[in-house]
Parts: sequence; C-alpha cells; structure tokens
Amino acid sequence: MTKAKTSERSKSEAKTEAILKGAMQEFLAHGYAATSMDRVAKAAKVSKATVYSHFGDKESLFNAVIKDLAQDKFQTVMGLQQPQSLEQEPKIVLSAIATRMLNNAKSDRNFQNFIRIIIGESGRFPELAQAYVRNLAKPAIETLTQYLKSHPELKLEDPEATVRVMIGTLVYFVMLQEMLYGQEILPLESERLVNTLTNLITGNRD
Amino acid sequence: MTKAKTSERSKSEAKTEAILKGAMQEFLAHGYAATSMDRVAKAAKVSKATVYSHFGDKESLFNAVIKDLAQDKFQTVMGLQQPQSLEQEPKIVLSAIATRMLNNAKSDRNFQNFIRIIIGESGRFPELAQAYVRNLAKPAIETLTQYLKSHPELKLEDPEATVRVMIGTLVYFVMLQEMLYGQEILPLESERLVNTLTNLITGNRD
DNA sequence: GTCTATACATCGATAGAC
DNA sequence: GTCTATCGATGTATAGAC
Repeated sequence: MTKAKTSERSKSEAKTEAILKGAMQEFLAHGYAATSMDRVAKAAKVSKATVYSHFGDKESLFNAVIKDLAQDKFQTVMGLQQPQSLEQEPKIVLSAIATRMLNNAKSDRNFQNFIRIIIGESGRFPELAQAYVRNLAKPAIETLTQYLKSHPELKLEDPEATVRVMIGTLVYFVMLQEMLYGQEILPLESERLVNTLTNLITGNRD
Repeated sequence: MTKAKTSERSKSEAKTEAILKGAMQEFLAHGYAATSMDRVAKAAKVSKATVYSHFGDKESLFNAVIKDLAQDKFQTVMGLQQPQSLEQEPKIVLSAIATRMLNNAKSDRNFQNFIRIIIGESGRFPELAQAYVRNLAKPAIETLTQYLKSHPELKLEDPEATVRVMIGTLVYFVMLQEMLYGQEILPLESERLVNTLTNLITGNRD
C-alpha cells in the first residue's frame, strides 16, 4: 500500500501512518462507536483536524484501519501453514498446523480484538465482513483444501467440507476458551481437541 | 424471573417489560455504544427518566437485556435436541440435530445479532460473555456429550472433544455464510457439511 | 412512578490563522 | 498541512413538578 521508497518520506505520510496506528489501537480497544476522533488524535499525537484532512470522516478512517489490519493478519494466518516439511504423513502435518493455529490465536490478543470487531460490527459494516471472508478466511480455507486434495490416500469424500470442519473446530475453540473467557467454565486441553480432530480426519479411531 | 401471577400486574412491571423489550430491540440493532437512552425510551414509549428509575444506568440496563435474551435463547437452543426419537441410529440422530441447529440459526436474525453483541462486547463485558458460555454453550455441549457417551458403539475415544468438533463446525459455518455474508464468496451447501460431519463422527468414510 | 425540562460533557466535523 | 478554537447536535444522567 505505502510506497517502496522508505527514505525521504514526507511528513504527511508519517502523519498518515501515525493516525492509522493510533486509530487501530483505539478501535481495537473500544470498538467503532465508542471510539472518539479526539482519542484517535491524541493517540496519534496530531490534531483532530489533521485526522479529518487525512481520512475525511470517522467511517472512512475505520474502513482504512480494518483493511490495513486484515493485510497484517493475512501474513500471520498464511504463514502458519507453510514453514514445515509437507512431505510427512498427513496426520503429522495436520496436527502441526492445527497446533500452530491454536497457539498463535491464543497468544495474539490483537488478533482476538480484530475478530471481535469484525463480528461485532458485521451487521453495520457488511462490506468489511466480506473483506475479511475474501482476504483471510478464503485463502486459508483454499490452501488447506489444496493440501487435503493432494493426499487422495486420506480417501476424503469432500475435502472442502472437511476443511470447514477443521477450521470451524479450531476457531470455535479459541472463541469459547479465550475470547469469551470460558476456560474455567468449560475446560478442555488443546491437545485433546487436536488429537480428536486429526484422528477423525485421517480415519484413525483409537 | 418475573412473578408467576400474571393477572393484576402493576403498571411498574408493565413499564419494566416495555423498557426491556425496547432496549433489546435497540441494543441488538445498534450495539451497546451506539444505542442511546433516548432511543430506548422512545422505543419503549416511556420517558427517559422512567428508564433510569427502573434500571439505574445504561450499563445495568444492558446487563439486564443480555441476561434476559440469554434465557430466551436457552429455550431455543435446548429445544433443538429433544423433540425426536433418540432411539434411532446415531448417524440419523446426529444428522437431524445438526440440520436443525443449522436451519434454526440461519433463519433467526435475532439470534445472530445476539451472538454479534456477545462476541463484539466480550472484551468490555467479560461477565456477559461468561454468562453466555455458562448458560448457553455449556448446557448444549454437555447434553450432546451425554448423548455420544450413551452410544459406546461409536467407539469415540474422546466424546467431549468430539462434541466441540461438531458444535464448532456448525457455529463457524453459520458465522461465515450468514453473519459475515460469505455465502457468495465461499459457497457451500449445508448438506455437504452435515454429511461430512456425521460421516467423520460415525466412522463412515464413503 | 412518571413526566418535562434541563444540566453538563462529549461527540463528529469545520473555519480560519499560520 | 497542521494547528487552535469552536460550532451545533447529541450523549448520559438528574431535578423538580405532578
């Protein structure tokens, strides 16, 4: 998005980034409606008028912040599947991917707040919700689907649907245990979930 | 919560219910921060002072509304598992339960908005998030777990974790397709998901 | 108990000096 | 481009009449 030339950056570009960063912090912490432009300006250490001259109005700023965040998170989510030897047994690979996704989501409070906003505001910002689906959920699902399809020995009747089972299981687990603070109410170890999931998919029933 | 005697209800109780109903409508539509007490008063057809005399402040009203909603939704969610012959094959029963949960969640916009608020405000209202886990998620999960445990012929190594797989799959599907408007971006028929899910759980791989 | 009227703060957004 | 100062609208909450 920003230009490649990192040197000789204009003051205006620096302010734009500061505003985006400050707004990100405020929106993630307080949501859309409860975030004021005064607080954004203070967090970015610029005047409120500067915020408006760069982003027009509150809604445009919010859109810019969320799209920026989605790009950041894309790197994270996609990076979770690659850096390992895909040549091992699917059972090992799937287990490793699941564990990595789980640990990453559990430790990334920023990501959790991002998901909170996407879901919480999806009724009032449908296009942002769709941007999330298009730019984050879809690539993750398609990559995993490709992997499952490349292993016909798993004899999966419907790899697309199987991936939904896998991702849904992991997302809901993080949601219940972490985001909704259900850890003490419904305790369950990650390992049990990952083992059950990979056993179901790879056809191992004990 | 309210007293059993339905006749001879005081005017105060009637106003309380009207306020709860109006506030419910406004909070579900606009979220916590974007809902004003003026709009609540107007929706309930009472004065703003009456709202405050009944519920103290905005936060208390919000808490009352959400806890009330959770009770309503409890009936819905629990009713999805009961009214059918549990004596049939688990494959049939699980498939029926999953289909019913899916169809119900897809058609209930009110429920979707409720989930949006619970997740969206979970960072700022952790106790409401936990009330959701305790009063809705936990009973649903435990009931299903009991069912799976009562069928040892399924040879499930970990019924608790298996239920998480099932519920997570269904919740995430509704979330992506309906709440986040991903239907056209990531199309997938409910039947394929339900079939895949029940086949995985019952050990049927084709 | 319920209303109208209002206090006081803060909101999104802009005008105008530099 | 960026600031200070300010506008009008709207927010939560309450005082006081009935």
